Amino acid sequence: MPAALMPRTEVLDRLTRVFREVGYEGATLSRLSEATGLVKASLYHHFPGGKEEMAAAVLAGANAWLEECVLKPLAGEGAPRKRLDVMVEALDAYYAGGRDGCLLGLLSQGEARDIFQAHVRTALERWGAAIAAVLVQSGISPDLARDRGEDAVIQIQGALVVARGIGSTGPFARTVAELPTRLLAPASDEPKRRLQ
Amino acid sequence: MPAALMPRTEVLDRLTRVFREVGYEGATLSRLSEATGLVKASLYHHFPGGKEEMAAAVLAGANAWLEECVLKPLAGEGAPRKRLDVMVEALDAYYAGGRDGCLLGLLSQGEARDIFQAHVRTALERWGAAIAAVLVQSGISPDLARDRGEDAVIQIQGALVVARGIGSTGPFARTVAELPTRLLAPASDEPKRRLQ
DNA sequence: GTCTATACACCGATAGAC
DNA sequence: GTCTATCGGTGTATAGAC
Repeated sequence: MPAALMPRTEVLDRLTRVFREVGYEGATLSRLSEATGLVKASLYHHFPGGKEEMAAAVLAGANAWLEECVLKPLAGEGAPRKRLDVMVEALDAYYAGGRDGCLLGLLSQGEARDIFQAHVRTALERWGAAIAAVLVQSGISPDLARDRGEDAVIQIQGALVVARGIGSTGPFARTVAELPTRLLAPASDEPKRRLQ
Repeated sequence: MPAALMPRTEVLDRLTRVFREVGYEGATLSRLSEATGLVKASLYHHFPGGKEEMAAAVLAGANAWLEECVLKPLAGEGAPRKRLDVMVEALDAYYAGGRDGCLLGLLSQGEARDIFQAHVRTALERWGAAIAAVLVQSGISPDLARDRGEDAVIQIQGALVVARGIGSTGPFARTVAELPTRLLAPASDEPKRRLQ
């Protein structure tokens, strides 16, 4: 069969840029068409399921990135601190220092929430669990590690929101820079908060 | 002049619920109409500027809440810990334990971002600064207090995102419960990270 | 102050030629 | 595989009666 004028990976890249910039509802077919250089009918040729299938493909790409550039390094060989540093570097690149949005965060809002929640949830939970596993290997108790893994994901998502909200990359840059040290800090002796 | 069938505060309340649930782009006039019981033309009578003016009014209401229930208590009289606890209680109520969204976060995304960024930015910054002021009064250095105030806002926003993303209030509940203790913790002796 | 009725742009989506 | 042309629906917004 004849080659497409643009490789599928390139199409997906351009679609991804749109979804990360304006979210699911903001990613209109007009914008997706303009970004790819393909008219709407051509987009439907590649993605018969329309916008929802495009978003699903883009989300799959994000999951692949998470797997390859975050989860795999976290489960790797080096010292815990080193592995967290690798994640931080990957985050800084992927989010362009806080300028680019997170698909997981964007797709958990509005209309997209109902469609993709299962995928988003799985990704967020695996991310937190992978961080927790590193912390356990550094001698932190499983319970505390679990909380801190969740904290890390929360802080990354929050930093992206605040960075966008105040129009500065500062909060994101500081958050990820401090992340490894915070995660590996010795447990405090504060009285255990236990809610139930 | 004759009284409206529904007080303006009630109309604003119902509009607010919609914006907090589905964000700016998701808050269509049809939904706003249904939520208020007013047809579109009636909404335009109250808000000649249309959807943008409704969102602005709703955002003003959120700012009033922030002022009254967060900034004012933070600037109040009691012990630092006590004031932070008051804020946490207000947050838990306002966000319904993590089930309801944050207008500041929602309005810093998509199309709304361009319209409201100045307001959102001011609110986020004042919030962080108010927390920092409390920390300074508890003996924390101004630089560290500033960072921790920003951290607090980041963690609240991130907890709301993750709570929605994984469909559980747990992350939000834990985050706000731990917030005062974290904020007031003594400074660590970690080497100072200074980026430039 | 609320309504009915409507204008017009843009949405996601499809048919069918090349 | 890409295009032109178009569909039905819904978006925001407005005119004008009551």
